[in-house]
Amino acid sequence: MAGSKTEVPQGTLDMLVLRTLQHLGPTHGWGIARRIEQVAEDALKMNQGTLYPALVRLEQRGWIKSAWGVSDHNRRARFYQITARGSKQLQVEEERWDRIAGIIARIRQPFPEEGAP
Amino acid sequence: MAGSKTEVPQGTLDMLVLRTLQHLGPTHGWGIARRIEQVAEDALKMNQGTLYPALVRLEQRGWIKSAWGVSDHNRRARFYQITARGSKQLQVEEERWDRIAGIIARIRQPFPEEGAP
DNA sequence: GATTTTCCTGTTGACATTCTACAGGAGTGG
DNA sequence: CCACTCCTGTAGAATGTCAACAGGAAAATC
Repeated sequence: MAGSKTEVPQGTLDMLVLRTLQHLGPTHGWGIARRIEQVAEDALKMNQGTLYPALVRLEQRGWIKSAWGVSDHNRRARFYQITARGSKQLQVEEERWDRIAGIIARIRQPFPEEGAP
Repeated sequence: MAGSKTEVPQGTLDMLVLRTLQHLGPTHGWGIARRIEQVAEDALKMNQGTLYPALVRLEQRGWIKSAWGVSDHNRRARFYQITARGSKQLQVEEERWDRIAGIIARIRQPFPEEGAP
């Protein structure tokens, strides 16, 4: 029972993918997943059923674009690349993340100086 | 159209509420919202339509308990209090948060030493 | 050359959570 | 009385994640 809340908070995956593409350049879905899991070591598993729809979403919004190609292992693969709009979006989402993270950090502390009169 | 992604990533609100109650002790919904907004300054708005259902959820799971009382302004209010199970849950969620935040921070850096041969 | 493994792309249906917008009651102050 | 603040909710829609399933083509193994 109990079990399994979401691993990745909603809205976070986009940021992860965009940032990964920003670093790696054109990469296929499988490669993105491998990359993220590698950086996360064992702390995160990527679901294909989450990643691929996310890639479709991102492309529909114009944040990434794709082209068929051939992978290092000589297999048909769809390579994704971040667009200019995607870079902007990445920036927006990272700022949002920092904002939320900042709030959470502050909430965690008992009492930030409130009035400071 | 477009508009309005979620302000608070899914699963984060619980953590915020639990942590706030942990600090403040028995507090009513309105007070929780005020407190969080205050700490967040202008960076986050709490929706009542999100908060109240969340409080119901948290109580159903035994993480908080409630009792009717009277507020500072002499109004009927439901005071929520974190339970022992709630404290445990808070710890779980904060660890999860730290884990995710760590991964994101690492992803953001271009290349952590990978193979180091 | 047949079988297994690895690589790579998807789809479907269930589920949880948040958002917007609405509705109302009970004190307080003018 | 009338408006305003305080305080508690509900309904419906939208979004995104998860688990599980399905398949094809190159490479490695036997």
